[in-house]
Amino acid sequence: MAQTQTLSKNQKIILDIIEKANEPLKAYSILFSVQKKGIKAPLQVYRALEKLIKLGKIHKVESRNAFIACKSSNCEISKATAFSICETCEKVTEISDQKLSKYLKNFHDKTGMIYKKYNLEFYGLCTTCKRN
Amino acid sequence: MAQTQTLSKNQKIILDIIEKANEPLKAYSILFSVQKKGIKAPLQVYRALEKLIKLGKIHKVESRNAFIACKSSNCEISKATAFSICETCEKVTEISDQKLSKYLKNFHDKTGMIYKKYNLEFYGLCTTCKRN
DNA sequence: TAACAAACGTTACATTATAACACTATGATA
DNA sequence: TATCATAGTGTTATAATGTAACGTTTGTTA
Repeated sequence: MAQTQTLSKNQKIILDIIEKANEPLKAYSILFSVQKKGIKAPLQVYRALEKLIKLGKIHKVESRNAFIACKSSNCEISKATAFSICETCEKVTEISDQKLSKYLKNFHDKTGMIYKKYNLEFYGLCTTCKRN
Repeated sequence: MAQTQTLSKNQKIILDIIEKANEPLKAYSILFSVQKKGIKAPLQVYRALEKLIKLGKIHKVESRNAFIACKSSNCEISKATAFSICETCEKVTEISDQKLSKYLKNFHDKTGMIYKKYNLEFYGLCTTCKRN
């Protein structure tokens, strides 16, 4: 049985903030909001982020340099991520689509390269911004 | 007939360097190598990069903060990009796979969001590194 | 309890990217 | 040909993002 990984103090604090946010957070905005809890330096934030990513608790939205909580409950380790990003309001949503992820996991290029992970980001207009 | 966009002096210099490199280049390494040609400031580089991206001449590899020349000759405007990235040697290759791009262009999520662009990055082991 | 790994705290620094301002070149058009 | 709009240039300064290096502390396990 897979042991539920216990998080350290800093990791808990930072995961908590990211989970409560309904938008991706930037590292330095996280830093700012945890300074009252004794986390003073960027490295403390980045180290926790790195661990949380490895555990699949959060993902990095590469094109935005921002961090978002993982929504798919059983995402123990993060190897396959897909997001939709509204270019107007910057809303980011994790896409969980079985067909899409199956398609991408099975994708192989012509060179024979072994794929271990992927990250897909769609950019466009969300339904709210579409109307305006 | 689509007029071939004429590039400005700085844009030509920077595109030239990126095209001749067989790897993605970082903005500041570009800056360093064009300083003898009179381009002294980061902004001069970033402005040219921005324009070249808009024209589809180059792409940004988001997870690496690096820039690579577009290989698909008819890529006038860059809306759909896919790369494979070797996590060992950092070799980056643009993937041009008709089926993949067709699949992704036609992909729609449940929310009804309009997708204008996407960027897909696969991470893994290239054939060379696989052997070692 | 010794040994090890993981996490912590801190200072300093490296890297990546943009703001703001003034100026120049170019082509369209009235 | 004046003048207008647009794109590009050059410069200084600074913002934002991310790491190196060091030593200490904490927790696990043999």
